[in-house]
Amino acid sequence: MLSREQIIDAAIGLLDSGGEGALTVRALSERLATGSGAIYYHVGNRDQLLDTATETVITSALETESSQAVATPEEEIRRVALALFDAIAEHHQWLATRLTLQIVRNPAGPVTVEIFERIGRQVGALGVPRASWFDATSTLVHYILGAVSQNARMDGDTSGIQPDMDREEFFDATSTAWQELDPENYPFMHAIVGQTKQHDDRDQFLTGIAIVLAGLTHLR
Amino acid sequence: MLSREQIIDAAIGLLDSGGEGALTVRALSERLATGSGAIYYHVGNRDQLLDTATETVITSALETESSQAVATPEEEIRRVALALFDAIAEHHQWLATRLTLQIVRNPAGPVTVEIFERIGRQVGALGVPRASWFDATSTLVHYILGAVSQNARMDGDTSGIQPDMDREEFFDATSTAWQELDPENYPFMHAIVGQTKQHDDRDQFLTGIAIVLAGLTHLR
DNA sequence: ACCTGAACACCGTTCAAGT
DNA sequence: ACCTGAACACCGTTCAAGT
Repeated sequence: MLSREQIIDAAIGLLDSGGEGALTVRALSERLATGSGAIYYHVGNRDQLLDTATETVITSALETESSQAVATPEEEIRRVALALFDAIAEHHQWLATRLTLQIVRNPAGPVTVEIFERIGRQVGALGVPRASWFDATSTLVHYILGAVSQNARMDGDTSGIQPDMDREEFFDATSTAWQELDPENYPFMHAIVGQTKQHDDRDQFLTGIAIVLAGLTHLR
Repeated sequence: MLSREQIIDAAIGLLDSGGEGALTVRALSERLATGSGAIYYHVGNRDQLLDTATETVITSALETESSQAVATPEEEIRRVALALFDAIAEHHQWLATRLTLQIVRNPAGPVTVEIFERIGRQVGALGVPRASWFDATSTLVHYILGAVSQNARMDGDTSGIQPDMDREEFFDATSTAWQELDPENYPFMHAIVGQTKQHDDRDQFLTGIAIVLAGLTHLR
C-alpha cells in the first residue's frame, strides 16, 4: 500500500535532482507506479506536497544539528544557520524559493516557528534587551534566509541560462563580465572583482553572521 | 504596431494585480489584442519576459531614488534599501521571488550590478577596509533582499491559504497561533508575541539595516 | 479505504501561413 | 518585418469506476 511518507520521499528525490520543474504529478506517480489520483488521496495538491517536502527537509536538517553538545549562543546561531545553508546549497536548491514562500504564507507553521524559536533563544542569551528580541531575531533570520537563497547553486535547475556550464565556468564568466563594465560608472565592481575570484561562499556567510552578531551588541 | 515596451508594461500590470500566476501568454495577448506569436516575436519566452519586467521595475525604482541630494553613506544605503522595500511591498510582490532568482542566475546582469554598485560605494565611504568590501556589501545585500522578500505582502496572490483574509486578520491569526504554542517548548515565541502585535514592518526593516551597519564598524 | 486512469481545462511554445 | 492562430506537447486536478 502507498504511504504518505513514500510520496514525500519520492517528491524530495525529484526535487533534488531536477528542481521544482521536475516535480510533476505524472513523474511522481510513474516513479511510484501508481495513478495520479493516489497522490491526491494521500497528500492533497502539488502545492501542499511542496510545503510538506519543505517541512520535512528543514525539520530534519535542524534536528541533526540540535543533537550536539550545548555551546555559546553565538556558536548555536552559527550551527542553525549552517544547517540551513548546507541543506540548501548541497542538496536542495529548490528550497531557496520554497522556504521564503513558506515563511511568508505560513508564519504560524512549524518551519517558521522552529527557526524563530531556535535563533530567538540565543538572542536572549546574547544579552539583547527583551524589548529588542523580535527586531534582533527578525534581522538574523532575514539575513540568514537572504544569504542562503542567494547562495543556492542552480546546477540541477534546467531553467538556468547555460545548462552546460559548471560552477567554475559560471564564476569565471561573471568576473570577466564585471571586468568589462565601464570603470567610470562602476568603480566598485572593478574594485571587488579580485576578491570574488577566490572567495568561499560558506566563509562569507559566516562573516555575515559575525557582522550581524556584532551589530546586535549595540542594542544593549 | 505592437512594441516591446507595451508588452512589458502590460505584463507588469498583470503581475501587479494577480501575481506570477496571472501572467499567462494568453491573458497577455488578449489584453494587447494580438496573437500569442506576437509576444514571442518581441520578447522571447515567458521567462525572459519575467526577467525584463523585473529589470524594468528595479531600474526605475533605483532611478527615482537617485535623483535626490547626496547624503551620508548610511542615509544613501537606507534610501536604496527602502526603494527596493517599497517597490516590492506596495506594488510588486511578485518581485520577491523573481529578484532573488535574477541575482542568482544572472550576477552579471544590470539588476545585480546596479544594486551591488550602489551599496558598495557607500560601504567604501563608511570606512570599511578595502579587503572587506566584498564581504560587507554581500552581507548588506543579502540582508536587504532577505528582509524585502519576507515582507512582500501576498494580497494579490491567490496562492495564499485564505484569500478572503486581509492583512490585519492574517496578523491576528498568526499571533493567536503563536500564543497557542506549548510554552514549555516555545518560550521565545511566547515572549515576543506581544511585540509582533504592534510592530511596523518598515521600521523593523530600518532597525535591521542599522544593526548591520553597526556590525560593519567592527571590520575596521 | 484505497487506488485507477480517462477526461477536462488549462498551460508555454512553435510555425506555416498571411500581410 | 510583423503578426495570426491552429496545433502540439505538456501541465494540475477531478471523479466515476473499480477493488
